[in-house]
Amino acid sequence: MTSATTDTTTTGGTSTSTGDGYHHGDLPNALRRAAVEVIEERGAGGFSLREVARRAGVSHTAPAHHFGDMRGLLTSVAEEGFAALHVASLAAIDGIDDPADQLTALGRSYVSMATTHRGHCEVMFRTDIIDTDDPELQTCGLEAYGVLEAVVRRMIDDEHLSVDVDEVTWLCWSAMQGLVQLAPKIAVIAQARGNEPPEVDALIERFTALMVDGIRNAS
Amino acid sequence: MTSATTDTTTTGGTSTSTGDGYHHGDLPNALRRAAVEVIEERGAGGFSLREVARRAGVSHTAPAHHFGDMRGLLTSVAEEGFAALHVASLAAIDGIDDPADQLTALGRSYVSMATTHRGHCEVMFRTDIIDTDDPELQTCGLEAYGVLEAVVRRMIDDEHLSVDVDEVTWLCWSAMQGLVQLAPKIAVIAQARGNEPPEVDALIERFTALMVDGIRNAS
DNA sequence: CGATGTAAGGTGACACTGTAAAGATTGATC
DNA sequence: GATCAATCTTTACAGTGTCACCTTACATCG
Repeated sequence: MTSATTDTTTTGGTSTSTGDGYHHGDLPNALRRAAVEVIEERGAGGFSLREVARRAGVSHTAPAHHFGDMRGLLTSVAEEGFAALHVASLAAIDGIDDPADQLTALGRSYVSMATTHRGHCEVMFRTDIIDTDDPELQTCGLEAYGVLEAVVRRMIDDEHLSVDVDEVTWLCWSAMQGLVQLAPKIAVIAQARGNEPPEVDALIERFTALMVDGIRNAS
Repeated sequence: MTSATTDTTTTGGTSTSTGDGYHHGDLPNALRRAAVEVIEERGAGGFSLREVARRAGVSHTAPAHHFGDMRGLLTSVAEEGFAALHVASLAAIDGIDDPADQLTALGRSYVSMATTHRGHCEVMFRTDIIDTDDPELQTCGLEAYGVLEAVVRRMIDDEHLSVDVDEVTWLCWSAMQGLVQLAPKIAVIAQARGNEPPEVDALIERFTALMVDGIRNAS
């Protein structure tokens, strides 16, 4: 259902091959882009399918022909988000040898995606507005997850540690995901005691350092 | 219908003085309760102020007189959630001496609140639909946070560890918050490789154990 | 070629939503 | 007993998602 034949995640320019007239050219991508824009401006709560159609310059029912449903469009956005995460993760560990350093790089990449792809991230884990059973979505999610898991597995193998791969992977993932969601609250807390909000990058480094120490010294 | 007389949280016990007729008696609490009900049924995305009013048995504009706004009602629900978290946290560590054990108990309590108070939790960190600047909300949040921070501080003091209190507190919090949000995905992943979804309680124990080991052996 | 089928997009309608303004009802206070 | 503030209702309006149906453009084949 979530279609688009040629999809390089946000096509370079606003090509619109057959731009004029009835046929838009690449409406699915244009709608995804507009959707992300709306979410980033008004939040997932203020999302509006009609506003998306308006920004794409089409009638308010046009999205239905490609995504069936508001849930369908948002699911497609989430899928695009996981694909982008997959790419970013691979790029993050590229050229780094030490798995522990790779872990830090992955964390940094993960958290930075929450700001560079804020619209996508605001939707990717919202089980109430996307279709979590969509097989393509699950595939994209698993692919992104695979990168983190491989790094963890390599670290455990290299250092002959006796911890469970899944548990460690999930811990690292949870800590980063939690940091993303809690960052605003953390800023409030720091501000409430007169401190300035902490640098996120520094926090990531400390988090992974603490976790790696824990993994290596697991009892 | 949904007009139970007594309400545990807030308001000592003005039990629906004028039950029938024009004045509801304790509409704010009834609305909060209905709101949580709706969110738990349809998710935060399917929330409807009119539906809430309907379930409380009042006209659709009645909520505005108490909460001003849909955002106001949801903010109040979030506030109630943080208050409940505060109470649950205090109860969780009661009778436990070892700070590390207290940490595990706090984690268990935190994650279990995500199911016992699912409606509240689905709203507490949604910066796009609640008013994060609300001073009462911030106060409630800080109070709940204080319990976790105190436990971490005591552990660090007791064992003369040389790690930053804030960093450790934020790590523990992030890991638990991430686990809450990622639990569905984790289940999908486990299921995708034929395993049965892991027990959450066991995960919490492993997470805290790994983190505590990391904190104690911080380099 | 022209006819025809199909994908892509548009119109109009319907029930539902949040919010604002103004009216109705109650209890309390002087 | 009159006034006032709180509480709730009625009415109205603009905006929303989705449905059934209509229009346009393109490609394919006789």
